Order: sequence, then C-alpha cells, then structure tokens
Amino acid sequence: MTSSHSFDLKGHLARLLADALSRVAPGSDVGVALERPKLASHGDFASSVALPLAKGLGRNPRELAEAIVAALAPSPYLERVELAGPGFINFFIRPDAVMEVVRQALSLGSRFGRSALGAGQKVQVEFVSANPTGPLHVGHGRGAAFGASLANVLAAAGFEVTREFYVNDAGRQMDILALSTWLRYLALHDFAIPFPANAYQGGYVIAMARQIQAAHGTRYVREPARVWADAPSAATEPEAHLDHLIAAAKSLLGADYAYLHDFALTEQLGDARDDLAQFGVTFDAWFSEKSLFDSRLVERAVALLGQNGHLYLQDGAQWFRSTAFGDEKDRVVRRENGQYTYFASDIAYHLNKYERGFDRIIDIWGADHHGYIPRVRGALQALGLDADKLTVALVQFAVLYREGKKVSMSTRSGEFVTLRELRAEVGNDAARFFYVLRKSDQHLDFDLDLAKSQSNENPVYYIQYAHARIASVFEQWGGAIEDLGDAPIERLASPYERALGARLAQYPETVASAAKELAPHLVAYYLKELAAEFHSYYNAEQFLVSDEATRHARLALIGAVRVVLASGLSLLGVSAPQKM
RNA sequence: GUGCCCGUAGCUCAACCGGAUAGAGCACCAGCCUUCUAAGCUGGGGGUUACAGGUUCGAUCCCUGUCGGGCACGCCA
Repeated sequence: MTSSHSFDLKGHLARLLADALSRVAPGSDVGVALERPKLASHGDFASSVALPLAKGLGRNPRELAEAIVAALAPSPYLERVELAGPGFINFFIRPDAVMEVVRQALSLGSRFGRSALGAGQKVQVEFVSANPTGPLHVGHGRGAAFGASLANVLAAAGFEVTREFYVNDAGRQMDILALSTWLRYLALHDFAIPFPANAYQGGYVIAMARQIQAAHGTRYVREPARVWADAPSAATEPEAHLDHLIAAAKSLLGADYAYLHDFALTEQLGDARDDLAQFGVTFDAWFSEKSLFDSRLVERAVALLGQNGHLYLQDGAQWFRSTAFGDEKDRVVRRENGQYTYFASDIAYHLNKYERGFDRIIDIWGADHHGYIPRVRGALQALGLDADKLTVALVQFAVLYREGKKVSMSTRSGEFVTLRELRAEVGNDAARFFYVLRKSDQHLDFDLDLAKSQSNENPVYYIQYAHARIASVFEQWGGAIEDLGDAPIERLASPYERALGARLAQYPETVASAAKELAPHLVAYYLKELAAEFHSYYNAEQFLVSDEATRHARLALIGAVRVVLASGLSLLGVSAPQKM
C-alpha cells in the first residue's frame, strides 16, 4: 500500500467483482459496472450487477448479490461490503487506503492522473481548420478550446496525439480573398472601385492592400475597366459576378496573381496561428489542401472511387453514389467545368489521414456541418477503409451575451466578434474555461459580463482561487512538498478529509472518462467539485497547526489537491496562479 | 416539407451511457472575517426532467407520437 506508482483501486475492485461473478454465474456476459454512489452511506463504490443478472438466472436479485459478496476474495483495501436495496453491492474502502492517493499524487506530481487507456494508440485530432480568409471569430474559439483540451486529455489518457489544422488554401474562398485584396489595392491607387457586397469587407483586407502598396508600389495595378468588362450583373447574379472578377484578375495579373493569393494566405494564416498560440492552442501539423492537388492525391482518390465502381457521370459531372452508403443523395466530386469539389479534396484528405497510419481519427467540426458526415463516411467505406476509425465531434455555436442581450454577429457585413477581441475582453483563462464548461454538442450561451467579472460569480476564479490559497499556505509554511512524503496521512479521517481523498482518487477516472467520451467538460466539472470541497475544508480547519504530525498530514492533503488542480487546469489550458 | 440535434429549478447548465432520495452555480432569504487570501464558507426555500403513451425489477437516459427550439438540405467551402 506504499507503492510510489499509480494504483487503480477501482480497477482492483472491478477485477475482484468479475472473479466472484465468474464463480457465481459462469458465462454471464454482463459487464461489471462499478460506480461512485452519490451518497456516502452507499459506500465508496457500488455495483448493481446482480440486478440485471438475476432475471436471466431466474434468481432473486438480493440473494444473488449475497452469493456474489460471499464469493469475493478478501482485499486489504476493503473495510466492508454491504448489501442494500433490491440488490446493490456497496463497497467501503478502508480510510487509510482512501488516503493513499495523497501519497501517489505528491510523488507523481504532474504525472498523476495519467492512464494507459490509450495504450499508445496514434490518434489525430483535427480542429479549427478555419478558412484563412479573415480573423478567427468566437465560433472558431470554441472549436479551438474544445480541440486543444480534448487533445490534452487524450494525451493524458495515454494516446499519442497529433494536433492538426487543415488549411483550405485551394478553394474559391481564397480566390475571393485574393480578389478582395487586389480590389482594395486598386482603390488605394485612386481608381473608383465598385467593391462587391459578397467580397470580403473587413478592414484587414484594406490593411493587406496597404502593405502590398508599401512594399511594391504600383506593380499590381491594372486597368480596372478591363476587370469589369462583360461582367454579369452584381445585383442579379452576385456569385457569377464575383467569379468573373476572379477570372479577370487571374488573366490580367498572370503570375502576379499567385503572389497576391499567397500573400493574403500567408498573412491570414499567420494571424490565425499567432492568435491561437496566444490562446494556448498549438498544432503539430498544418496540412495544406493545395498539397493534395499538387501530389495528385485528389485525382488518385477519385480514381479509386471509380475503380471500386462508385462513380457515375451525369449532366457532365462526376457523381459519387453516396446513397449506397446511407447518404440522402448522391454527391458531385468533379464539376461539369472539370474542377474538383471541396468534397473531393476532403475525400483525398481523409485517405491521406488513413495512409498516415492513425489508429483513430477525430474530426472536430462546427455543428452546421452535420449533414456532411454521411457522405464522408460513405466515401471512406467506398475506398475500402474502416470508417469506424473516424469520429466526428460536432461543436455547437457559441452565442455571446452582453448585459443580458444577444450580441449580434453577421459574417456578411464583417461585424462579427473576433477571438482576439474576446480574449482581450475576458482574458485567455476565462475564455478557455467558459468554452469547455458546456458539453460540446450543446449550444453555448457565453456571458461576457460573467466571464470578465472579477467576482465570486465567476467559476474560473473559484478554481484558481483554491489553487492560490494552497500556494499561499505553503509559502507561509516555508517547507517543501518533498518533506511531506512520509506525512502521517492515516490521521486524515474527518468527513472533509475523506471527501477530498475520495475526490482526488477520482481524478484519473475523470480524465479517462473525458478521453473516452471526448468530453473535456467533465474535467471542468470535476475541478469545480474539488475546489468546492477544498474551500469547505479551508474554512473548517486550520492547516498550519502546532502539532507537526497533524500539520504535515493536512499539508500533504492540500498539497495533493494543489497538484490535481494545477494538472486539471493545465489540461484545459487555464493557468494556475500562485497569487490572486 | 425531409433528415439530424436539443427541451432538466426563475436563469445558465450537470447527472459516471438503464440504477438508490435528479445535483451545482447565479438570483432570492438568514448567518460567518482581531486566526493560513471573504474571488471563500454555513444554512434555507425552490422540480410531474416539455407533454402523452410504451419497453422492465428500475427511465432525464431506450422506443412511438405531439408541441416547442436549433441546424442542415448547392456542380459553395
């Protein structure tokens, strides 16, 4: 019981129970469900296995539970086992065994909470992947916070994680950005430019145009009259109008078009990268959509679909028969004009992901893309790939509220709240925390006033405050955490202390659940509980008491709490301040 | 109209994937600072889990229907 490495009490009990079960009811395939009861009177762990099992065996559930308990091998960690209700089995852990977690947390430090759940499997998490056509907004922020926290949780649970950002650098949206930049540039040279309403309106486009002018003067100036010649009406055919302008820009600028395109791309991508880095969100890979065309993977992927007999021609376009895989309708992969669709490059991208040998692929998308899932999964199956390796996690929109009112956002007019503005207003910690405080597939009401309030109303401070309080106690004590290795933790027996010990032991399980369910919000809720129990303890007991044994035992406990608070906050990308 | 998601305290949300008396925060009421940080703590009122059926030992969770909300239904990305 003095092992310095992690010991999994829950796993131990689960094995014990499974053994007993195999003797009492051989061959039963009921999973051993072990949970932490809400009520302390129901023990530290409880199982209801006897209930579903009883029926199949034609036995009385309570009597069956009794037989299971009788068949349990003795355990040094168990104080007693009780039967309750219709057939629940309640396990009570010996107090000193409950507190053993304190020693573990102190000796393992930031490694406490990790598990081998992932067994080193390679998992890719692709998230944000915003079009590099303008600043990231608050919607991207949620995907960023969720993805980064999820990746951290998966890594802590023993997965080998690759964090990836898919760069849409090949499509029409980028052409529109390049065109917008060029038109703004022409306007800087005193041409009267009718700037299209469906081009990018933001001030950052003008800023890029200024940069180009400053660096290259008039080099990219062309006669505007030739741009608008024969253009479809902007009023009645806005999209065709835009496409015409793009084509004109390409033809007038020639090789110079590539420069403008790449300049805008590099600027916006760099801006997103900086923004995310400041938000504590970093990537192992930035994967270019354009590279899929350069390496001919798009062609190859589509050809493969054709070889497998899943393509047909209609109206001059090439269609993928996704309805054969449960999609609502078939989808175009190559347009009548010979251009591949976004879907085609996405098929190629996923083929590439599979070819890179990930055991598991997690795509994080905005919830508005949910209709896109069946066709991607269908394409994977059509390529002969195991579609179950792919999980798509949908992130719902975040709606901002200020003074109780919805903050209106519209991409069209360029009046949306950027991630940068949000971070400046509420701070990185509050933003990261608020974003993951909700299940990702739930709508999020983001209360700006609450997030930036420096008061007890703000949950992120509540947790950070617990950490700072502990840091302050340790500072006043003056000793080091290493001096607490042999603290007499068996003295810790008050209800506050038992509750904290049990809560600490739950941390590795929580991280593992969060990884399994792709639900980092579980960590946030766990931290709130832990902080609450610590604050109660803090108000009920003095830590720096004169009796050394008691002092050390209590310091060891709150030291362990500090370890877990810091660890959990770091998984969520939130800082753990020493002082507040 | 069709498909997917959602509906839990006045508000914002949890609930260990079918378990025991559905929990937190905010708001409201009453208390606690000459002692380690009051950004804290203690106590209190608040619920037919949208509604109606069904499945079973047991349902917020699974099934059907109704009502209400969100999203998606392009040779856009």
